[in-house]
Amino acid sequence: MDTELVRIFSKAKLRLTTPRIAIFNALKESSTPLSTSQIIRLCPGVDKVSVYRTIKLFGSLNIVTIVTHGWKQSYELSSPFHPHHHHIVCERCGDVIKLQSPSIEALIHKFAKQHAFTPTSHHFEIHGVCEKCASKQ
Amino acid sequence: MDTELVRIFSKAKLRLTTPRIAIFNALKESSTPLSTSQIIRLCPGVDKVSVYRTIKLFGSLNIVTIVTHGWKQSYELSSPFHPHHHHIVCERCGDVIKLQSPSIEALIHKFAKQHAFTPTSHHFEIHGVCEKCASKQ
DNA sequence: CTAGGTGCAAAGCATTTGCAAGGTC
DNA sequence: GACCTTGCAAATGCTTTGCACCTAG
Repeated sequence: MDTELVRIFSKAKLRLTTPRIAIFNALKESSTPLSTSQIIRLCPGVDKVSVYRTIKLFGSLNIVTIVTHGWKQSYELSSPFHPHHHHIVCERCGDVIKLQSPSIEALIHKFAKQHAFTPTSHHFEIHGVCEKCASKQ
Repeated sequence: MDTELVRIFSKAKLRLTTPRIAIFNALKESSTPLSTSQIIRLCPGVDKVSVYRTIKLFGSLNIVTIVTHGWKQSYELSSPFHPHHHHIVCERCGDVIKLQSPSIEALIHKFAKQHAFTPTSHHFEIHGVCEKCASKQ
């Protein structure tokens, strides 16, 4: 059991139930972000409705973040559980390359300062064609 | 009538019809990105179904791009029609600050080169609390 | 024990599909 | 005039809500 997760839940005075743990594990064990329908498929013991409710809850507790995959959205564990990173997504094969770069984070602080803005989160994603797909054609 | 739009449509051998023009104008006249339901409301003469079909078409023609607003998605005209930029979004009041910065574009090229990736588009967005809302509280 | 959480059913939206009628080039 | 597009209807799918029962703390 993830101690960080236990901490967040006890601090928020919320209950760490079987469905919530199952959804957390599904996200943890996945190497790519998951959509709601994928989570529903991966947690057969959990009701659809609980998946929606849990994802929303996880979002407000900053346990998951939203990832935009072209026209669809999906979810993945956020920084305490999964090192902070961004995505490079191939439009042809759907492959996701993870990207870690302090320069993006530095830019965000610069922009925030310019606009007297207090940042809480950010999204950054590059779409295009990967090396393999480009050479195939 | 936007000549660039005419060019794209005649080049693609597609028809520039009244509904398509109406949806284009709704996007053009809006200062913020629009969701599908907002577009439907703003184009009363156009059928719901045509809005969905047109947005999808505009997407594949690179006339619109997707913007992720927290948990919702919306659409706005892309670079030829609307200068390329990114968004800083306030979580409290929903205000959107537009951001233009060559440094982001430079970073993308650097990352793409590192991963032998051919970029076609990208998303970048900062969420947080704006100056006004921060001082209110 | 006792709130908070869950599952089920059903309502409420959003999106897609099929097809005849209409409008653009 | 040909053929792409549209609008309508209806099917399909996704998400939310209400409520009685259950379970973690």
